[in-house]
Amino acid sequence: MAVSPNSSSLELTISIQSFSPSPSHPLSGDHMVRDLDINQTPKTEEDRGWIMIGTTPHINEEDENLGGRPRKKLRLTKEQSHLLEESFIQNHTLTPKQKQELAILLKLSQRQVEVWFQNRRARSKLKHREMECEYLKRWFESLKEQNRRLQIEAEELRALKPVLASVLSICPLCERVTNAADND
DNA sequence: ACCCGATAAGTGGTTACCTCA
DNA sequence: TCTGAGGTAACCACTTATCGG
Repeated sequence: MAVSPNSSSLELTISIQSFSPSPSHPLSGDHMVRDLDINQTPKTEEDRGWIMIGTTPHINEEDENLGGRPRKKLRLTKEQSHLLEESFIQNHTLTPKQKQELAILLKLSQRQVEVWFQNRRARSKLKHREMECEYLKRWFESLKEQNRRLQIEAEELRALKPVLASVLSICPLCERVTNAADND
């Protein structure tokens, strides 16, 4: 992004990686065949791709909906993150087949791959908005500066008006310079 | 020990498609 | 054949919870 507030004309350029949904996005009308039970909960922690970090968490008796287990946070390995990132660069959304293949490749559940892509899309969108916000702020500042310069220029012209009027023959009605010969 | 940012995962709403009465 | 209801799957926005620095 580049802003040139000092020039008389605005020179603003912005280069943001566009966030465009895949053509296979369901909201774009191209629905895919749903032959996979994406939301099937893996039976074991290994199925879910969980990696326990730190000490074993204690079991909370109040945590009934997790079977008395506290929620565990998966930590993706560098390799997993790298591969997910690579595929995200190629496509911001996955077909069920791609999701399945990626899950197998990364030894994660399809749900986890899906969640990662959802969160990644959200992060991408947030970053995009932050850049847009920054761009608009800079634009606003450049417009303020341009406005300030134009006001100074107008002030100078106003100050010149009586001088010009004394030299030139100016029509008091339309404020146009008239030919002195016409007045005769 | 506490705080905070990053992020995995949960929740609820919306939309599109499919099936079936 | 058309149609409306119900179910399902996928998405997004927002939130919560966890973990590491």
